[in-house]
Amino acid sequence: MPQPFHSTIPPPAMDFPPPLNPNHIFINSSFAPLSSEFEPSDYLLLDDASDDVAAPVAVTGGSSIGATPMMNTTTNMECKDGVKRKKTDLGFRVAFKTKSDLEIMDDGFKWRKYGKKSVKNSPNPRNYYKCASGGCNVKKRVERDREDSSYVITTYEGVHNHESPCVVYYNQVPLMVSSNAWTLQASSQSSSS
DNA sequence: CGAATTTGACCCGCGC
DNA sequence: GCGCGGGTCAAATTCG
Repeated sequence: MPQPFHSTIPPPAMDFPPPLNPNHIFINSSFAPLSSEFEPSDYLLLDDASDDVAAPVAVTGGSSIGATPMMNTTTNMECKDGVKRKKTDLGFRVAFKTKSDLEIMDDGFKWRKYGKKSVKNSPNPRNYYKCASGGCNVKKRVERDREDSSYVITTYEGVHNHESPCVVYYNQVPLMVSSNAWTLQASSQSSSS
């Protein structure tokens, strides 16, 4: 799968994950909710779409997005061979619901797929990705909305400890996102390789 | 040939 | 205690 680098992820040590795709959005503002950007009716809760995620996701006619990061507590968990893991010690978890034909969002980071699972309440499989950058434990889950498969639910978990590989490019391209024109679009590949 | 993806198995938490 | 569902691992396979 190609890894087109073209996005406008803000540079500095991402202290907030939503590396969105992006063409082009980045919800930053110190994690401030987008309530001032969207109509209340544009929100919905992913309370059941992705387990404990309760991040409000803004969905506006077509391809807009938004989200509110959630702090999560840590839960120790021990896996096979006694390897200790943390259930949610990655920091933040943010869910985005995006209207797109494509499931793979080009968010400027390089992801490695490590799992795929069909979920009980959804006819669509859920894909699991890890940030391919060494030492970075950010994960993301991608699945189609079970009620409207034209929407893709992307859940980021954790905080990148490195900059987006597209920062350089970012510096060369004028930001085309106005305060009220957030648009998210999938990478322009029409079909997977 | 190396890297990335696929996919079945395994493990754990939770509800009954 | 058991079964179900979700998340991760890792060997096999595919791709560049």
